[in-house]
Amino acid sequence: MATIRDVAKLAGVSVSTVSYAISGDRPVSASSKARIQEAMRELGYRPNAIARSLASKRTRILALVLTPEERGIGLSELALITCAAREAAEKGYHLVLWAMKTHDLSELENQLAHELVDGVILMEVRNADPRIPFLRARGLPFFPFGRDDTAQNESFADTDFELTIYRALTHLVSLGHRSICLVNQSAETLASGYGPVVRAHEAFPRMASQMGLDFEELFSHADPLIGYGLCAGRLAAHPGTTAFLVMNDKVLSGVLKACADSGRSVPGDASVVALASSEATATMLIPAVTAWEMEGNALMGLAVGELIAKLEGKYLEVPRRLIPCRLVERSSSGPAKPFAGA
Amino acid sequence: MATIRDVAKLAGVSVSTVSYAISGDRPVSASSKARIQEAMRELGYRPNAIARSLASKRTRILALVLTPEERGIGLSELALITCAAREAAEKGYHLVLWAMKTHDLSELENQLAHELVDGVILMEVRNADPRIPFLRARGLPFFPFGRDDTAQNESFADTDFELTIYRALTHLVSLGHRSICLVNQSAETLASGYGPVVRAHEAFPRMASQMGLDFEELFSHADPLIGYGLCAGRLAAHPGTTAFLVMNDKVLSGVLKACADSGRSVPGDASVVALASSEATATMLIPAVTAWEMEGNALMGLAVGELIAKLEGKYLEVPRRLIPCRLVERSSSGPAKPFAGA
DNA sequence: CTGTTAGCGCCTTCAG
DNA sequence: CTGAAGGCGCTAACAG
Repeated sequence: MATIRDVAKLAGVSVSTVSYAISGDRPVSASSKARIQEAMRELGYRPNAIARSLASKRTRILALVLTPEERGIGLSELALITCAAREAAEKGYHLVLWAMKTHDLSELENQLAHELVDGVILMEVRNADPRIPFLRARGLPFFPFGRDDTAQNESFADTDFELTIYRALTHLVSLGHRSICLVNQSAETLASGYGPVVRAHEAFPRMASQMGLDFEELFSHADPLIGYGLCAGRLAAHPGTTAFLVMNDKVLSGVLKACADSGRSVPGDASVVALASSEATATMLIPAVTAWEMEGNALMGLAVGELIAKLEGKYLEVPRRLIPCRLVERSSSGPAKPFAGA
Repeated sequence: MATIRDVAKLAGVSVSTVSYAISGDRPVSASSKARIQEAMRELGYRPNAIARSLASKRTRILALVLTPEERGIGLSELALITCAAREAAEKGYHLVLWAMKTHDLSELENQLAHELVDGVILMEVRNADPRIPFLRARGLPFFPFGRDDTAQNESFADTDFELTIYRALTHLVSLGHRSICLVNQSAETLASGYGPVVRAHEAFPRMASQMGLDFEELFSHADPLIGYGLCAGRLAAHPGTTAFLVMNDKVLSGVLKACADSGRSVPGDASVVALASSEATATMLIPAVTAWEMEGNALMGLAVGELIAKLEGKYLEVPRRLIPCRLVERSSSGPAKPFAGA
C-alpha cells in the first residue's frame, strides 16, 4: 500500500501539501494539485484510516447501539440498520454495531473507553433512558432514534405517532367506520415507557372520543392467539365494530382470524389496518394488510446526518424531527358496511 | 484520558513494561505487574484502540458484509447480525457493517482500501460468488457464511440442508405421511444459485423417491397468494397429500390457508412444516408453525470464531462445518390421517 | 526480567 | 502558496 510519502515524492511536493490537497484545508496551487492527483492515481493511493484517525483525533466511525434482548427486534429494525450503514458510508463514515442492554451502562462505558468512535446512535430509546444522561455527562456526541420525554432539550428523530394516529382515524372515518378498536401492545410494554405504545395509548382514546366514535383499546401480548381472543371478544360484545387498528405486528394474523371466524370478510365486513408496521410483515398475510409504515430510511438518514453534522460542527439548532407513517393501502381495508351477522 | 505513559510513570516502570504487562507477550515480574494494575485502576486507563492498531498493524475490527437488496432479508438475518456483534465483542473485536451488492466489487475494494478491518465475514454467499476470488487474490482473511460450491478448499459454516431435509422427511414419515409436497422458492432464485434452494431442490426428490413417497416440488415466488394457489392446486390434484414442507417463509400463510379452504384442518388433516425458518416467523401465524430452525447462533459463532482464529494464527485445518436445523414442534404438524373430504 | 527507542501513516502547527 | 518537523498513543525490536 502506497503511503502519503510515496505520493509526495512522486508528485515532487511535500507530505503536508499532499495532505492539504486531500483535505482542502489549505489552498494548493492548481499545478501541485494536478500532479498530486496524478500521483495518487498512479499509485492507487488511499489514505490509511487508522493513521488518519490517530493524527486527527477523529475516527470517522459511528456506533449503532442496539438492544436486541429487550423487545423482539422486527423487520423494520433490520432495514434501519442497513440504512444506517449506507448513510454513514455515503458520508465517509464507518458504522460499528454494539449490542447491549439499555440499563447496563458499564458495557457502554467499556466500549467508549476504546475511543474508537466519534459518536453514537441510540436505537430503541425509551422514556427515562439511562444512556442519555450518561452520554451527555461523558460529552460524547450522540443522537437518539426515538425520543425520551424526560430528556429536555435533546434532539431526536422519531415517528410522529400522534399525527399518524390522527390520520389513521380520519382515514377510517372517511370510509364510514364509526366503531374502531385499537390493538395496542401489552400493558407491561406500556408501563416500560416504550414510546410508540405510550403515545398510541395517549392519543387514540382522546382523538377517537373527540371524533365521537365508539372505540376501545385492547392490550395484547405478542402472540397471535392472544390477539385473536381479544378481538373475538370485542366482536362478540360489540358486533358493530367495523375496524381494527393494530399496533402490534405479531398479532395481525390473530385479528384477521377473529374477523373471519366471526363470519366477517375482510375487507368486506371489517377493516384491519396495521400501525407503524413494515412492508415485509404486511405482505406476509392473506389478505395483504393495509399499513401505516414507518419512514425508516428518512428517519435514519436524519439521525445519521444530524450526528455527523454535529461532529463536523455544521450543527446549528437542536433538531427535533417527527415524521408520520406513510399509508400503504393493500387488501385488508375498505368502506364500512353494517354487519349483517354471521 | 490517561495514556500508557501516565501509567508507566505512576507505576515507576517503562512504557514497554506496561505494554507487555497488558499483552502478556513478555514475562513481567509479579511486583511490576501489581503496581501497573494498580496504576491502571487509579487512572482508569484503557488502551487507545486506534494507536494500538496503528502500531501493531492489526485493527481488531471485522467487517460484516451484507447484501440487503438482493434477497429480502428476513428475521433470521437480523439475529445473525447481532450475534456476530456479540461474538466479536466477546473476543475483543469490533464489528463494522458494510452494505453492498454482491457483484459490485468496487464498493468492496473502496472499503478495503481504508485498511480499517483485519478480516471480513461474507453473508449470503452463493455459488460462484465473485467476492471470494476477489478477497482471496487480495490476501485479506475472510470467512463465508454459507458456501460456494465452486470455491474449492474454502472454509465455510453453513446449514446442513441435506441432513435437515432427510430428517424432516423422516419425521413426517414416522408420523405416517406418505404424500409430501415441498414448497420451495422461485425458479429464478434457484437459477441464481442460492444455496439453500439449490440444495433442497437436489435433495428432496432424491430422498423422497428413495423413501418411496408420493411427492412433488412446487416453486413459489415470495407471495402468500401464489403459494396459496399452488398448494390449492396440489390438494385438488392429489387429495391424498397430507404434508407440506415449506422452505419459503413468505408463503407459509398461503399454505395454511390452502389447507383450510380445502376443508382440511391443520394439523388434523394436513401438516405444515417450515424449513430453515425462524421462531419469529413461525410464531406469527395461527396455528404456530412447526419449524426446522436454523442454528444461527452456533453458525455465526463458528464463523466469527474461525475468522479470528485465522487472524491470530491459531488456525490449523480448513474448517468446513455443517450444522443441521433444529426441530421445534408447534401446532401445525401431527400424525397423518387419510383425508375424508371436505 | 526491564528500559530505550524507532517507527506505524498522517495531520497540523510553525516558519518561510 | 509550500516545507519541515513534531507529535497522536502504542508496539516491538534491540540492548541490556
